[in-house]
Amino acid sequence: MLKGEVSYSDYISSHASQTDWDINDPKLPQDVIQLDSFQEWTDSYEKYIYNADDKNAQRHQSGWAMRNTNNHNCHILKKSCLGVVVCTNDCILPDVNKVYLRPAICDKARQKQQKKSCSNCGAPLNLIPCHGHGGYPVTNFWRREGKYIFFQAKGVHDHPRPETKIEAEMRRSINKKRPCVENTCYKEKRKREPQPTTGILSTLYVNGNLGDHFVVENNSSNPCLPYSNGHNFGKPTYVYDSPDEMDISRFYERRAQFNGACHNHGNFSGPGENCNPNFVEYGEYPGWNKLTLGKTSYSNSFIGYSQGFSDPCNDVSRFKNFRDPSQSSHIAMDMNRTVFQTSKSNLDEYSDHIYDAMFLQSQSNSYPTAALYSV
DNA sequence: CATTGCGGGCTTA
DNA sequence: TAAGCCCGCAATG
Ligand SMILES: [Zn+2]
Ligand SMILES: [Zn+2]
Repeated sequence: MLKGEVSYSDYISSHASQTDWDINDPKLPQDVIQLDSFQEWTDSYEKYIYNADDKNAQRHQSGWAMRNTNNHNCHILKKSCLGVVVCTNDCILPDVNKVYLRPAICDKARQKQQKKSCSNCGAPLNLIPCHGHGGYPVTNFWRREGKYIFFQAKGVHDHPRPETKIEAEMRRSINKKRPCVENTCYKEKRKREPQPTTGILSTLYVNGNLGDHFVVENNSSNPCLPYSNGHNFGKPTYVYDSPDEMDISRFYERRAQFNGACHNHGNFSGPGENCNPNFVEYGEYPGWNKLTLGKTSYSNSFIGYSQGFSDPCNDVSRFKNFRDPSQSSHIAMDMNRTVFQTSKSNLDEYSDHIYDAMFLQSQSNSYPTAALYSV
């Protein structure tokens, strides 16, 4: 290709920006011809240049749980990876995935988090630290210079991906809604909520590009809801001696994705070469995503979700957990408009999160669908 | 309540 | 000097 000539692939590539710079350079390029779309799951030693008005870049976001670290440089923000929280029992969620919680960013909150037990099997949780950078955690560097935000990562994560921030927020939100997670409250709880089938099951199908509206359907009678039985799913050995939520089944669908196999995948937009993301700018479908919120008898509340974009390397896994979409209405949305409607009040809290997610993605035109949820 | 960024201060190489 | 990390603070949500 001739110099100056820009191919179509340059426009859709997420790797088109120049990389002849270092985050520590006194001067960074200000004549960038091709910006990158926001990369949620950066890995290895990557460099990206974002538009300064990209919300995710502004917030220095990452799918990885990155915490701020003091590098005594007010021009360059440095963050280091906290790893991922797993179940010491290595239990399997009903969706065949494992528990990969997002480590709390705040030190205090993280310590608290580690004292909790697995909500799926009751076993203790364990924080797997990141050693991706010479034995030390992977580090991300952010620097705003003019109209660009420069990103540079050092290291390759040696652990599975944690939940995304959105996922973790939603999980917390749900936990909050049900204060009686202690076993001491369990009995009491059953008394208080004896009405079976108050089942409020709502399924959100988030579609990347089919339409312009968001629909939340209540189908409390749907027999196919995956986790409506709460704790009746697969694990015969219920050691709910301790804590939390034996009556609360929240599942965080995670695929066991290690990055080694597929670098630079799971980007928001990323028409990457090898690992094609879920949402390319094609008319068809990327992957609708669904969010199921439920509440059944005995106060089983659950939510399942996943990131449709999180594992482009394993497309099958993306769909295998989904119910037949035909059983529910679709939520279609557009990058610019989101009509959100829900008829159940208890969806509001989730709606907020979802909406936020949508907002974020629509703000930064770089990726069609930032937050995807499914069960 | 948690996240995010800031910055002092400590330690090691 | 650079890097890693601990800590508390403040703003934000
Ligand atoms: Zn477990
Ligand atoms: Zn890591």
